[in-house]
Amino acid sequence: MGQEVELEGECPPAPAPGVGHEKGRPARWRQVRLRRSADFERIRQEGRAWSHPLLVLVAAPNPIGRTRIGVVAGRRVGTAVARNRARRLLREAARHLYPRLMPGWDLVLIARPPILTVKEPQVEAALEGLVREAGLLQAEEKVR
RNA sequence: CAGGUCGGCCAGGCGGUCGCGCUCCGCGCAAGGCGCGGGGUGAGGAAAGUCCGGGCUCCACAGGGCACGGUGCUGGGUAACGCCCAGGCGGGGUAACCCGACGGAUCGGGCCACAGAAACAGACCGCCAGCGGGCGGAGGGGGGCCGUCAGCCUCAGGUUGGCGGUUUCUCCUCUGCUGCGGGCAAGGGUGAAAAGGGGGUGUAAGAGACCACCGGCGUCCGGGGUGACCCGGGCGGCCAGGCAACCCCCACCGGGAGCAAGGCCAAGCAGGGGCGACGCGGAGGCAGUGCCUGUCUCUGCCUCUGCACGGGGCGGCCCGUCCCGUCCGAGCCCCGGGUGGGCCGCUUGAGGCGGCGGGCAACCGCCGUCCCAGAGAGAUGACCGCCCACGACAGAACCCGGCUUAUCGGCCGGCCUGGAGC
RNA sequence: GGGGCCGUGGUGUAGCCUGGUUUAACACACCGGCCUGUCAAGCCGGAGAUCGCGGGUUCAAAUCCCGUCGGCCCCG
Repeated sequence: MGQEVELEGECPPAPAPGVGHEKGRPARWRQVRLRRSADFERIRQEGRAWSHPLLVLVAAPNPIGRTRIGVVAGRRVGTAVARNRARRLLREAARHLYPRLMPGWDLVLIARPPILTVKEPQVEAALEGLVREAGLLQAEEKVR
C-alpha cells in the first residue's frame, strides 16, 4: 500500500503543472494495467462502451482512485503478429494519453481489425475522441 | 550470352527523440520490494502446423502372451526417428539432375463393376477329323420308262443290243447346311487386364508339342560386393493376371502421461450424502475371564502373516507383480466449501564459431574460444531524417533433432545444354 | 499442452465404413405452369454440385492413403 501512495503522488498528478503539454512523467505501465480475468469481466459487465472503427473503449469506475488500463486483441484481429501489433498500438496511444485521463476509472481497449491499416497517431486520435466522448478527460482539457 | 539444374547465405541499414522485458553496477527509501542514474542484452528461418523422434519429470521402474498402432530395398550416420548420407533397383529427362509407402500374391481368405464364352477359370463365333439322320447341289454306275436304230423270231407283236433322253428308283464319290459326342486354342470379338514375341517344323486342325533367337520366371553353379544386387554359364517347364495405401503373413519398433510435468513455501476452508469386499486360518504381545494353577481355556484389542474377496497402478485383455483394504471400511460417485499468491524447474546445450584430423558423404573426434531472450494480460513499439534492389511470410512460452507448409526479393558457387568469339 | 468432429447444388443433410453400374439421393428454398377473385397450401414440370484444395494407390476415387487449408467442439 505504501508504494501505491508513492506512485499516486508521482504519476497522475504530475502532468497537471505543465502548460497543457503532455510531456509529464508517464505512469509505469506495469502498475496500471489490468491483469485478472475477473477484472475484465467486471468492467465489460458493469461499464459503458464507446466504439470507433479502430477500437472499442469500455470504462467503469473503480474504488482505487487511479486509472487502470487493459488491452485486448481477439482472434478476429489476426495472427499472433497482428494481435501483438494491435496491442502495442493501443498501449502506445494509451501511454501518450494517460496523464490527461481522469483518475478512478478502469479502461478496457479492444482492438478491431482495421487498426492494422493505420499508424499510431490515428489510433491515438481515435482513442482521444472516445475518451472525450466518455467525459474522462481532465478538466483542463475540457476547458480548452 | 541465353536457358536449365543443384547447393549455400541474407531476411532492410544508419542516426536521433520518447518507451518496454531481463540483468549488472552505483545511489536513495518506514528496504529483500520500489524508485532514479548508467552499462550490457533482447524472437525466426520457418519461432508456425503439431506430423514424427528424443532429452527431462512424475507414475508402487514398466516382465511375458494376445490385441492395437507404426515403419517397410541395402549399408551407414545419429540420443532417436517415419530424418539424413551413400549405394542398388524401377521410372522421367538430350543432359546436369529429379522422382519412387520399393518386403511377401505357389500359407490362406476376399475383390476385379460394365462388357465379354470366360476375370483365374474356360469355349460364343471359329478350325478339325469321326458318326448318324435329314435336306440340297455336282459328277458317275446300274435298273426302270420313253423315243429311235439295228439284229433275230412263231413278224399282230415279242426279244436282244446300240445310241439319245429322263419331272423315276437305287448306289458310289465330292461338296453345302444342320445334329451328336469329341479334339484344338491359332484367328475374330469384349475389356484396364485374356495364357510370352515374331519365324519355322509339325498336324486332321492346332498348340513351347517341338526347333533356334529374344524376353521374362524359377533353380543350380562360378565370379564380384558387408549387403540390396550385378555379371557369366547350365538346367527346367513356360505352373498359369492384378489389388496387400483390403484382411492377412514376415521383420523391426512402441509402458503411460506431459513443464498446467514435477518440487517447495505462504494463505485459506466445512463438511454432508450414496455405493462398496458382510471372510477362513496361523504366530506373537497386552488386558480381562474360568479353575484341573498350567508351555492351560475363552473373550477383546494391537502387530505381523497365508489363502479368499474388493479396489488401485498400469491406453485394452490375460498371466505375473506391487500397493491399499475387508464394516472403526480401501476406493469410487454426487453435492457443498477454500485458494487461484510467491519461488524453483528456466535455460550451458546431442550449443555457436574457428582450426586440425578421419570419412565419398551424412557425420564423428580433438583443441581453442564465446555465453547468445527467458515473459507471465505475456517484453522489440511510436515519431522524424537519409540511403537503396521500396521491404514477404510471420512472434519464443521446458529444451533439442527432423519433416511439412507460408514467403517480397537479393547475393554467391558447382554442374548441364545450346549459340557466338578467340 | 492434449483430444475429437466436420467441409457434398442457395441452405440443412444422406451417400464414404464395404471403391464401379444412379444422371451423386432427400427436404426446404428458387424458376415456369395448373388451381384461386388474390395469396398461401396443393399438383405438374425444370434448373442448379470443381463432392474444401493438391498429390498418390487402382483399370476406376465423393469413397482408400498422404499432405494441406478452413471451421467447430471437448478436457486440463
